[in-house]
Amino acid sequence: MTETIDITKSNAASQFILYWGDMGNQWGVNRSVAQIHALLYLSAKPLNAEQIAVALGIARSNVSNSLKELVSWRLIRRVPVPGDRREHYEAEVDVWEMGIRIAQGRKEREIDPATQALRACVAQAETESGLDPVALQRMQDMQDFLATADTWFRDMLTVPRPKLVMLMKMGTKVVSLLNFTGGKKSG
Amino acid sequence: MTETIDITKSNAASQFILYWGDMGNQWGVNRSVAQIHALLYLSAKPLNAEQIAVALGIARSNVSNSLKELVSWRLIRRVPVPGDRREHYEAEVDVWEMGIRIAQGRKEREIDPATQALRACVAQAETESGLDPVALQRMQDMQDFLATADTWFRDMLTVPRPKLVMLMKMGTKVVSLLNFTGGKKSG
DNA sequence: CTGTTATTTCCGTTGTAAGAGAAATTAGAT
DNA sequence: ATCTAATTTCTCTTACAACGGAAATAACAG
Repeated sequence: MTETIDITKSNAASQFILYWGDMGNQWGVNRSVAQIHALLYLSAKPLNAEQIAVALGIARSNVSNSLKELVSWRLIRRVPVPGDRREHYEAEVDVWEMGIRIAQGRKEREIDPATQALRACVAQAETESGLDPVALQRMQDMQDFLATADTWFRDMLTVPRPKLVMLMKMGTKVVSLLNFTGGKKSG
Repeated sequence: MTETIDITKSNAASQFILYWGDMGNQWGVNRSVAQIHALLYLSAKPLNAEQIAVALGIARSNVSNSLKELVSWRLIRRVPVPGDRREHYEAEVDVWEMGIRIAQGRKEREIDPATQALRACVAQAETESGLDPVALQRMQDMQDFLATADTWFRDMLTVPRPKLVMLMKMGTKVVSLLNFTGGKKSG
């Protein structure tokens, strides 16, 4: 049996897992899910469900469900370990990739349904005579905004990671550069 | 008494409020808060707590607390109505401003505490000898990422709204332009 | 100062989601 | 094919957050 360093033995690591779990709570993902994610993120090698359950002291079934959710967010993936029948899991360790996947997951779960619902509302509103024109206008504004944000987000996903990183690190520089280039292109 | 058009009489409007409330649920804000926000967003004129309670059929105390939360998010504001003793509230109606405030609120509530907690963890981890170096590295990566994201976000907040809108509407164009301008930057 | 109305705080009830453990199902070995 | 081990599904309990209503406080008019 291979000797894995048990990271839950470390204070810092268990603190990290605790905090992460707590934070996950705020984020709408439940504690177990966030804790498992933290554990896998810190782990140097893939872990199986049993190991996770033991390490975190949570029920095996809970681990099963949580893993499924993490996979659906694409924050972890199954990896086959040769000579072992059990499923093993490892986390996405590239933090940028991770950030993007969380953003993507949240958008799919939170923004997209809203956009769709709103479309129906506006359609309905346009046929109605009784509705205050101000209200109609506001709904349309909202719809436009969501559409723009959606397009922007899709666009950003197509940008290769290194460029995205560069872009973010530039911060406001981007704006001033574009001012120059796009705005008053006086050589 | 001034005649307000009762928007809750409209199907589209009440649908909107319903959806919005439901969506708020997904977002971690409770239904009442989201519904009140939707109502105020559609309303052409400021409403007082009583009107809101009646329109949505929720308890007066609930309205009070929800309004407080919405104010803390800066999604609505108190407005004095001359000749009326009651507090009135109106929503921020600029969708971009609204989007920014929500993003800001979530960052403050979700990201910032995490960043802080993480700092403590890493500090602890660096003093520890027992910790797997891989784990330490991962914590540091995470910290770097959060720091970068934080700086980027602050930067974006300083950008004047119209420019921000322009920037988003450009989408990937930004990247290609910068490839040209920034990529070959010497010095 | 007192009565009245608006607002907030407190507390009890209810609804919803997390998590544990048992039971059932699936996959793999011999 | 049968036995064993891993995983998932199901159900029950528990914990927490939302909400309503009552009580308390604050703001204002006369």
